[in-house]
Amino acid sequence: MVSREKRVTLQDVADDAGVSRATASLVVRGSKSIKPSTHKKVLNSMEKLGYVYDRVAASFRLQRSSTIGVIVTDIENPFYPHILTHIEHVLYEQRFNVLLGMSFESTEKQERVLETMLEHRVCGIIMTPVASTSPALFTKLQNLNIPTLLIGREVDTVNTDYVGTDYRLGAEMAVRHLIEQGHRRIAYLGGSPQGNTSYKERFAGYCQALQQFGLEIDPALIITSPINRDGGTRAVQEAMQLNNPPTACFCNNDVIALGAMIGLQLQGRTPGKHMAIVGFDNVQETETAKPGLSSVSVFQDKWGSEAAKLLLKRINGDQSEPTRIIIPPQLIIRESSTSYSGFHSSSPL
Amino acid sequence: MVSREKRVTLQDVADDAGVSRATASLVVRGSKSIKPSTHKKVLNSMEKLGYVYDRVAASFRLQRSSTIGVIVTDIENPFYPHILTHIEHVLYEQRFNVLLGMSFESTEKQERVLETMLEHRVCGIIMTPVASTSPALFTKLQNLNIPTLLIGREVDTVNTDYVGTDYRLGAEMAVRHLIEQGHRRIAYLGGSPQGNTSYKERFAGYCQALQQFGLEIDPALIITSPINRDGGTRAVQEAMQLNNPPTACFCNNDVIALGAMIGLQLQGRTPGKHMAIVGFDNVQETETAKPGLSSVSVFQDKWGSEAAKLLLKRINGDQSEPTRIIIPPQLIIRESSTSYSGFHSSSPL
DNA sequence: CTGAAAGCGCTTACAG
DNA sequence: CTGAAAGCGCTTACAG
Repeated sequence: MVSREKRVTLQDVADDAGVSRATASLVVRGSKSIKPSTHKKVLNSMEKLGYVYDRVAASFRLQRSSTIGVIVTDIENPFYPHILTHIEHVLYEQRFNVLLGMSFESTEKQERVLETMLEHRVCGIIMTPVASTSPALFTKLQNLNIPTLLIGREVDTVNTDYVGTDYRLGAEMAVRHLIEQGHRRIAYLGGSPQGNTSYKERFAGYCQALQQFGLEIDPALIITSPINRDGGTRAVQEAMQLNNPPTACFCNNDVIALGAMIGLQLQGRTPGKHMAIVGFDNVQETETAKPGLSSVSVFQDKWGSEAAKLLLKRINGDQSEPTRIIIPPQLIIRESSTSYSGFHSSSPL
Repeated sequence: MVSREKRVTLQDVADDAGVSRATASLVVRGSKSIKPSTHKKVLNSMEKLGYVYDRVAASFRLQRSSTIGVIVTDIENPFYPHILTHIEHVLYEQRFNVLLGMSFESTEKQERVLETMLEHRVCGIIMTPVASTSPALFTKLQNLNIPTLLIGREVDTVNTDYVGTDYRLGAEMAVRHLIEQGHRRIAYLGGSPQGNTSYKERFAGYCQALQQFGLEIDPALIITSPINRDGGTRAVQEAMQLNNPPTACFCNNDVIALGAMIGLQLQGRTPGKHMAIVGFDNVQETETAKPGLSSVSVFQDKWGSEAAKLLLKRINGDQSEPTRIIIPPQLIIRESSTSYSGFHSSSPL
């Protein structure tokens, strides 16, 4: 029924323009060693025949595609779309395309997604590795000579390009802020330590701040969870059921914090007032949240553009030592951490 | 410096296993017309040599890739990540990959992104067309025989598969709700009517609700803007500067509504209390917003999975008439539309 | 069940 | 500045 017309090839264009295929190829890719009159002739034929460049054939010939694989753990965490936008802005200029992968924090899924990307001959990869990612994955990438850049999380013993922030400092600032607000029992909500450097660094910052003020680290206050809203909701509920519950929560990131706010409300508590909260990432939603969510800004927009720029350098042959780009964090204070008034008369303040 | 090893090919695997390339190819793709012992031999060799299937070569040979192009207007609108997750869940099973494009509401960018996708020989496209998308784009896709599915917005005169909601009904429910709350001056904030069917349908619903209650449609209350937070912020500020400002806003979508909340706060107004607000899409953020944002749920998760399933059917040769999948909307009432108390003494209620 | 051969549409040295 | 030729790694009829 449908007319499945044969695709117009460079040969067709060359024939129509009365030149060789090689010449047509040069015109397509904008070589300037072509006579202007020939150039114009070819362009006309392309237009006339409706030629569409066959990037698959070109990739095949060149043994590398013009795609970059980007693997995120959870695109519904607003942290990532923001990064993606900025990655895209940079790649778009160089006519690279994004092959999008989602790992959903599963090592198994991550491996399969990565494998598919290799099959597609992506010429570079930007990824946030899931917790407990095997270093072996990266030897494979190295053997295949595919530049890889990690974003936001590193993998122990793997030495690649990396863009992130000083998580330890960010967490320390956040927790110190809570201590200065009078809090003594401060929980660490969400995430889990297994093989996730960004968790470990944040946790170190959390401990450091407590220790600076001579506060003890209570293991009961370290509550792990999946890194999504639900995880935050359940983590805060768990925290409230403790015999000696915290008065403040430092959350692994904003998604956890926003989930925790919901959890508090479900228990009839008012976030901020009955429980101080600080998040991490400073996603846009912090501003419209109820109450405004204090958070640690990590400037993800810069992560995206820096990551893309660095990866492009690698793709273009830069073989220098792996680079670590660390964007300094900044604490943004909003109502969620400054409006505490305790619950009932049990306020420890 | 770096050892750029030659990639292992199917020929290498075949040689190692002592079979022909054709046989190896059949094994790779899981044909069951191969003797189990041969199958195992080939698998062993693949493993041993570290073979990576060359999808580019295969795509080239087959004259179609295993990628699907997904073009969104703005991935930072949380509406889209949610859809993407569900598209991915379906495609992942069939080993299709997502080539991600972003149009940022620019026809020019959309055209270039689309062109690149054709160059990549995507075997299908799911997209939200930007406003004023030229129907000509789709004749090209049709000629190249690439199944295309529109999501959330249609293009006049273009007859393709479509997944969306009943925008008119959703808007009508939302505006009627505002009227029932006592509002008489209700603005329509954000978006713009040019060539955007989802806007037009929502606007029709808005008008319909007003007319049902015998209320006049005041052009001054129709305030257009770019579809992002900033747009919402500016739109609501514009609304408040009117001689006879609205007491309620129906917003084109949640991103506009959330931006409007910020705009109100910047002017010292409390969203909900000084201005009733209803959004559209019911993104997760509506729940943690201050106040909770009333919105029209459109069940985007279903959009994603339905879209992907339908597209896959087309890719597999289904030539039946274009399908329109319309998921009924549902009004979700929260505090932002039920806590109005007017501003100063000028309350018209 | 397996092998030999053709060919997908490009790009790139290499001649001229 | 342009042309003729080789070849990238697969898959698919076609033989056997």
